[in-house]
Amino acid sequence: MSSKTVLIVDDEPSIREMIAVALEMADYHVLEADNAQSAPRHGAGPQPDLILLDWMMPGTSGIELARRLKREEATAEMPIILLTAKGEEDNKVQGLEAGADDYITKPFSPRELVARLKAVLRRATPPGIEEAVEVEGLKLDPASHRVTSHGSALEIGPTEYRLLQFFMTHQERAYTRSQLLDQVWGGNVYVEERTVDVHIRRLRKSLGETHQHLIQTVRGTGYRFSIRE
Amino acid sequence: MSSKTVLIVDDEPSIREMIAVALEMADYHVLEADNAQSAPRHGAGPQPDLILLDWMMPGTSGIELARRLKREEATAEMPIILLTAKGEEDNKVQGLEAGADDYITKPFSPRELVARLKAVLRRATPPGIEEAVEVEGLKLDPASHRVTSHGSALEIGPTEYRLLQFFMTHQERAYTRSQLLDQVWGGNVYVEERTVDVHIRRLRKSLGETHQHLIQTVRGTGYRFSIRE
DNA sequence: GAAAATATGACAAATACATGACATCGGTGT
DNA sequence: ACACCGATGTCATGTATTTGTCATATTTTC
Repeated sequence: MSSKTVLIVDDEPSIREMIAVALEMADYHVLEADNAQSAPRHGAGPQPDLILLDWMMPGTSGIELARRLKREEATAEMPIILLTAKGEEDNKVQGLEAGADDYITKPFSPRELVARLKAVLRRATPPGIEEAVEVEGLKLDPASHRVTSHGSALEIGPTEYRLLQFFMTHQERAYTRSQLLDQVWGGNVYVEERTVDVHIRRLRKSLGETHQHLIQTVRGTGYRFSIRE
Repeated sequence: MSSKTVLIVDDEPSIREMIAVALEMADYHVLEADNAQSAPRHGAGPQPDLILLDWMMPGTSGIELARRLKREEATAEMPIILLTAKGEEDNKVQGLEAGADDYITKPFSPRELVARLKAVLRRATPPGIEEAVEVEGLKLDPASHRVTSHGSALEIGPTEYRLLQFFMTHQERAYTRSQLLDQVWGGNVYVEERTVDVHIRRLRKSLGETHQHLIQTVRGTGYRFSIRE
């Protein structure tokens, strides 16, 4: 699961810190800004996937910043959650009109924060609809998350599934173990290259005699998925 | 999923606009009317599947319109959600008596609106459009709101019913816990993902040995309803 | 045949899921 | 107002699967 980046904009360092801790525990990457001025200055750095904005801040208020962000092309699509103190609830409509995607009233529990954040992100990132791939009666269907051989289901583990999916969408091409680790496991995990061999073996076993030949060893290099030879 | 049409009746253009945007993002088709007079004028155009009605409007008030709609044959079956300002909560009973199906207090989040709208549509979709689904002797009939196994009724809770209904109308497809929460619980509730596991278990228990196998675990992903394997 | 590379079987630790128990909440009847 | 009830969400614990690594076999290359 790729961890998302959240930008917190709040003038109170203690609040920021509290939120940051909660989010980091939930495995989010956190950026902080203490006011509206410094907030949008992220041309170079990593772009956040979501912005947590305090309503009440000196200088440009949260709601103004929200409007500004929604107007700008680059940030218009970025989900915004507004934080407001209790009793300011009437601002809710105003805030949502300004383009905020959700609205949390202080005080809130870290749990609630994380839950709503997750929900907003979920909506903002619609899962891509992927097509099924089929080769010589071997079919991998992302929708049902299933692999079938001429209609009958195959027993296959999660990692082997991802491996096969990668291969079927990148046929006729040799990949080194290192490349496979990057593509299938994800770039920032450390595992032995030999581990790839083991999963290749498990994948071949799952595919059975019928389809084994599709997973080919490229000696001295790595592996390849190919219908030829 | 066929997109539904929602008619918004409110005298405030800004409110209408806000709601319209929220609904369109949620993939609904939107019609607008600014008062009770123009509202019923839909003899020709597309019929809405649901009406969002502001309580307070000049001229004919929302509640009066609601009553009128409920009296008329053509619109009697149409679900109505009333929008009311905060503090008018006492009107709730009155509103529901007038035939409204739900009741939302301003201010509300788009998420909340969409969720309740979805809930109302789910529950109030005119009988006849929702067909019973049957799979291997397991039958779910929305009309009678009943689940039967080869004719004999099964004991099943509300949440499990909705879960099963979703699954039976979306077979052969893997869903993450997150997606199930969105689809079955509604986007505006914040519950633990693990909670899905518990309801899956309850559903399986209700289904009994005979049909348990239909609810399949997809390791590392979520769950799936499938007649195969 | 020796060296290098890959295949394979076995394991222990890490993960993910299943299950039972429990607290809470809204609704009902007393 | 009160106790009761079913429905729900959460947690702690039990169980099963998955995963990365090794040690050891087997194959390929020269």
